[in-house]
Amino acid sequence: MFFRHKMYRQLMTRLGRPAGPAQETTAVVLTAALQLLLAEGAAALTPQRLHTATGVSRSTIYRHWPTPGDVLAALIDVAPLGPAERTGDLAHDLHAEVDLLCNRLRDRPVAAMLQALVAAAATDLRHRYVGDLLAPFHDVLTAAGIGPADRDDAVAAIVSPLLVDALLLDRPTARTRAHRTVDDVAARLAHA
Amino acid sequence: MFFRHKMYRQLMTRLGRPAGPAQETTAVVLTAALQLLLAEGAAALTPQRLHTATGVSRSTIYRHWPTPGDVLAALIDVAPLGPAERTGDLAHDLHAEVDLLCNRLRDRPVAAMLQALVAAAATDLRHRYVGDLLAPFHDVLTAAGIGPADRDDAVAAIVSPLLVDALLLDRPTARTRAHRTVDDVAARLAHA
DNA sequence: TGTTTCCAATACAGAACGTAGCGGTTATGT
DNA sequence: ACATAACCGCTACGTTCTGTATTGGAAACA
Repeated sequence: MFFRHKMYRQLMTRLGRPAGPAQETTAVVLTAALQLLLAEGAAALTPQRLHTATGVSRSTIYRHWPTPGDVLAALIDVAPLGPAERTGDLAHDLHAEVDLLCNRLRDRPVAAMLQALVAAAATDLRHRYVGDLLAPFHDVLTAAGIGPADRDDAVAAIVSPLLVDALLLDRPTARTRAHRTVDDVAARLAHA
Repeated sequence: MFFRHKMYRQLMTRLGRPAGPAQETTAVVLTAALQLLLAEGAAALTPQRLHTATGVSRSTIYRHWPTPGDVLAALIDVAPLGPAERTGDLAHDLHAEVDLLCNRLRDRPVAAMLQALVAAAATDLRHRYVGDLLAPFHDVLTAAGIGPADRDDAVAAIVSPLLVDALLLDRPTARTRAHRTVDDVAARLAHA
């Protein structure tokens, strides 16, 4: 709330510490944006709300993120989606990725981001984000030598129920079901 | 645009036809609401937009649908989701339901409604709608004597990829994949 | 020292919000 | 035929948010 007020800057100056550059402002605003997103959804990511929540001037908000979509894009950039560790075993790696995805969906930041991207009608941004979310699964299957068509089917079969749970039904992710699906998929791919 | 203007009402009066009661107003507004929803998403369902789109007075809009969520709810009520015909054969009925759902998602009214429900954070309304969407599949499986746990799994496996395609990836529904999934599910349930 | 970068503060016109009240018309019922 | 209720259009009002522009101050850099 007070990070960027005149009082704060004067205080910082007197203490000899430099008032932060652009970096600090973006950090303050984006953390508040994430909290707003989690608490109230994408509709809360407006210049006014960000201003009252952070104390950062409204003009500054407009300068850096002219549209709410820009805020979403910035949020995506600062919260990367790293893959899980790889062992080389197809089934094991898929199970690991499923666990990782389930955790992300359960803790709600990723789920909230998905809901926001659906709401914001930011089509290409949404496609990129979903692509990043599915990429680890594609990578694992590609490394196992699975062809593109089978790969898409397998990824969809494994991930789709999890996404539907998080996005439409707001219920805890169906972990065990996902793992069962992984076993089915792995078995089918092994037989082929 | 002119349905409800004074001119129109005077015209209707002179022609001897009664200016319509509540029924006509709701019809005019809700059809415009559907068009707005399809064209610009849930964010367009505001009192102002509905007013300028229909000519119906802004106060009337507020009277009937105080919040945009009420407009969505009304839209759901006037566009029921009937099931497909039943033959009694499990696989056949599932295929029929998949075709029906694919058509609905391809023609975008249902997909747009889902996106709107995600955007509007109208949780219970969304759950009801998704439930109605999945109900035919549950019915078919119940009629075939499938237990609740297997039923949920089967429905999720069949429907989730379709919903993800329509909701997140904005791509034509994966019909053939869905039918393949139905065959897999039917085979698995038959063996058990 | 001068320049550039970053930000706060203010002002402004425009749009949408939500509420309220008035008046006129149609439908209903005694 | 007459009173009542139900609907709806219209206007007005204060508030909030929007998007843009401008000014001035403080820090960083050369």
